[in-house]
Amino acid sequence: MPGFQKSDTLEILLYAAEELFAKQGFDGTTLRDITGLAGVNLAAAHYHLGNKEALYIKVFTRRLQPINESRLARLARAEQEANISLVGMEQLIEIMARPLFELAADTQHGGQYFARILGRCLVEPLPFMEAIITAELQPVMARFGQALRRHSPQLAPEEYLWRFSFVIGAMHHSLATLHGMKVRTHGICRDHDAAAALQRFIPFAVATFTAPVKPEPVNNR
Amino acid sequence: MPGFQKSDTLEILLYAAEELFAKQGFDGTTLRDITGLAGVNLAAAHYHLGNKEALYIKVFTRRLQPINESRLARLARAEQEANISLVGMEQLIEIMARPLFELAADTQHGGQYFARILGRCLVEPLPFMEAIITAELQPVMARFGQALRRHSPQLAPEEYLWRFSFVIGAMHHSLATLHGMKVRTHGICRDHDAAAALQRFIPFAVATFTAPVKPEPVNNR
DNA sequence: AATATTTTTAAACATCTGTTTGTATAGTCA
DNA sequence: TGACTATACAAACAGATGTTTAAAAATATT
Repeated sequence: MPGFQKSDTLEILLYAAEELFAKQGFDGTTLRDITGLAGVNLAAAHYHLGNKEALYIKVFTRRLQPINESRLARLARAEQEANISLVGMEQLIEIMARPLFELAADTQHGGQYFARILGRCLVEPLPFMEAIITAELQPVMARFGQALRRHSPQLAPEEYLWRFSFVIGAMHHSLATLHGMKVRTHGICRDHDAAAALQRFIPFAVATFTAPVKPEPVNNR
Repeated sequence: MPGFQKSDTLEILLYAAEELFAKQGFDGTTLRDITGLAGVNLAAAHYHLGNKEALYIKVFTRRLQPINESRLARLARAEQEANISLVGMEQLIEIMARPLFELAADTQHGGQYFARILGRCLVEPLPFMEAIITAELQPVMARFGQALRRHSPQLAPEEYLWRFSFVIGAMHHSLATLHGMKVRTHGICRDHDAAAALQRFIPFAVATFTAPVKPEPVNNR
């Protein structure tokens, strides 16, 4: 956790909540867990945030909003630079994925935990988070979905959406389990290695969208 | 829920628990939720299962064990039939994936809920489930990982493992969110359509493993 | 039919949960 | 300095939670 100068209870609280929500989930984490880890009084959570759900939402949007702003800004700039031609597929995927992979690899400032929270949010539907997801995440994903679509006009809509679903699933699953990569691969792949993960993910995503519709028989050796 | 003949409290309990654990998670579901939905007495859960964790484990293994037995049996038979040559890549992926996709599409007997529980288990690490995952799931996945590896000797170990991770992530993420596919795609992709999902997933997985290591520049239209 | 065993039930238990309250403390500005 | 505001704190509250207990009911066995 980074060093705080004054008595910034709110910040300490958000970092502690982020870590525990990532590790234990919303329902598996109590406010006493959080305030205990943060070393602040139990009532501080309610004083600064109002209630537990508001704390979770704050933890979530605090990370996601800057990421999405950065993504949309970079996308807009890339489209401007590309003028009338299309922004390259690698670049689109890189713009979409890099901020998340870098955050997931950040073990110094707690960013790693947000990637896990995001992964949870997409699989476990917390009722009070639906509106947040719809408002904060879906428009950005739809934006990239449209941009990528222009590179794959040969794919039928259903085919394209399945592939998009696979790519997004692979990304979020990898992000959410990045911290266990080393153990899972017996030391071959490193934990929290954004550069390596991204270097593998971008060609993977490109290959997914550019694969032929009816693949020719696979080379069996 | 299927019809039960006698007073089979245990079965009713397992179906109710499966549905609620899938929708709300382990910590988000109370025993009173479960016994209430099942229409049985609260103490019945403890009488038949012992405690809440044992109930969750039972819900989990009840579905996973038959699936894994079927997978391993089909794999062994395919390898026998292939004799000294390799079992085809499509076939390997099909054997690994089909039982899960078919369960995820089963809206009649609650199978759809297990796919969501499995997706949760891979993202949110319930402490008491680690041993179960290690014992029940990892050996089977390692088995398929090895079999697929023989088709991709050109890939460096790290490269192969990243691709395997993407494929598994795409599969489990899609399985866990299959029930929302129709809404997410504005009606273009159907919910609970195992055949369609599998038909897209198998070529996707094959393309992932067969993509060149250094992809040539993408066709920008 | 009588006994033994299994299953169901209502009630209670101890603990934990999010939240609220009232008050003390620290900081700010006139 | 003195009044005012923002923050921190300990304590308590009401309700929920997993679990246990003991007795009733149902089922099986002799």
